[in-house]
Amino acid sequence: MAVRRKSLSTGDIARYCQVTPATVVNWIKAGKLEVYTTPGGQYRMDVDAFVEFLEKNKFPIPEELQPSNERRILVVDDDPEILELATESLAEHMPTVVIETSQDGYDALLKIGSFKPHAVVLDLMMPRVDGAEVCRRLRANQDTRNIFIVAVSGLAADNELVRRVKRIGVDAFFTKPLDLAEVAKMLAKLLKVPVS
Amino acid sequence: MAVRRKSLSTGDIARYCQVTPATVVNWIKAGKLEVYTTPGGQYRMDVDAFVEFLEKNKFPIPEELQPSNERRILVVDDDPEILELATESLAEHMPTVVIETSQDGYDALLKIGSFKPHAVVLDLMMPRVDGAEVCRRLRANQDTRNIFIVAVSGLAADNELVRRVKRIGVDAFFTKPLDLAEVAKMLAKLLKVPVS
DNA sequence: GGCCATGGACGAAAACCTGATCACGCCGTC
DNA sequence: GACGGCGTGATCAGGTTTTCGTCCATGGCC
Repeated sequence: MAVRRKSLSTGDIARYCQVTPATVVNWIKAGKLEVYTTPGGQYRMDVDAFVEFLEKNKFPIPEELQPSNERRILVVDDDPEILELATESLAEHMPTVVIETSQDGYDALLKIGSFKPHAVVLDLMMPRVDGAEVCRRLRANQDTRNIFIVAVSGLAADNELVRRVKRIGVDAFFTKPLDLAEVAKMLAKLLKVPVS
Repeated sequence: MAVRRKSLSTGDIARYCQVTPATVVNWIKAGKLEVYTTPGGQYRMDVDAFVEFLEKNKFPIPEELQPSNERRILVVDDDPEILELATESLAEHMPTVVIETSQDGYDALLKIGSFKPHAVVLDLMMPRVDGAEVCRRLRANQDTRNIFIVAVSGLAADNELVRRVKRIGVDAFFTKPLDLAEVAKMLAKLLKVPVS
């Protein structure tokens, strides 16, 4: 999974620029890179500053550092095991995507606000929170209405809750047990992200 | 600075510096960080000392630690009339703060995530959402733990819900009908904002 | 009082910094 | 055209810093 990192070490920079770490250190000492140092004396560079540097030098900018290309997915399920499995599987199928998880509805709402995912994989059966209501909310709110919703439920397809959710209009619906490869395929299609 | 917390643990520092907690312990043992210890042997660092340390090492200073004048308040109540009255009154008493409103818990959680208020005025009686649970969440979550919570309820002070909320530890508690001048005064005090 | 997420200690492994040395291309001079 | 100076980047060794994984203690919450 593409990790959301805000600072880079010389090794990271070296890999991105296809040079050796020592060369990066040279650049730093020559004042060509704007870095700070840890108390231990290691260099760290801000990702934004690095991207700026790349642009100035006409370097190709790696996919995962381009903020505009970044795709974020939030996975919500109260079962930590499913959460882990799903995260791993999605990360494997879509290596460039940033994935976050929530174990309950309250946390999910907070994270949707701050993480601003492009897609949410939402287990409708959350303790104390109405999954359908969350869907309705997301669709009603200006800032969240474009988030793709992939609903997940262990209930039969003709259940009342499920029908409510479908009426609200989610982008995809899956029943448990999940076929994670299928979920990943659907997400990739929705987000227009290459599958691997 | 609107930080509730006056001291940081190694984990907090680690997160801010994008480093593992063990590394922070290294710095401490090397005398690079000015810390004190709890009787149990855990390290604590003063926020001000930490900010000073960051500045000295040219570290990027996280937004919530940066001294800034902008203060944001989110007011949550399901009664639109109260919402309007409160907003007007608060705006009048504290002209410099930015005020947002939510009419229900779902929206409130979303807004807390995106608006990142410094303080929340929270009506505990929200339809379909457990006000106490929201408080607990905010306190439990790293990113929201420092938000000041001003709880509001129409219930008597010895009500079960109210007691639960107080046990969680909100920063202030008011009963309806609200004395808005008092609420504003409390918020101003918490946020260290001048009252007018 | 008990539970559980968080924090600390410790050893091993990985990553990193320093400084010195070498290879290569560029440029001006002989 | 040959030569040496210069700048940039690669390579290597040795010591330091950071990370990782594990296990146990602490502290906040019920």
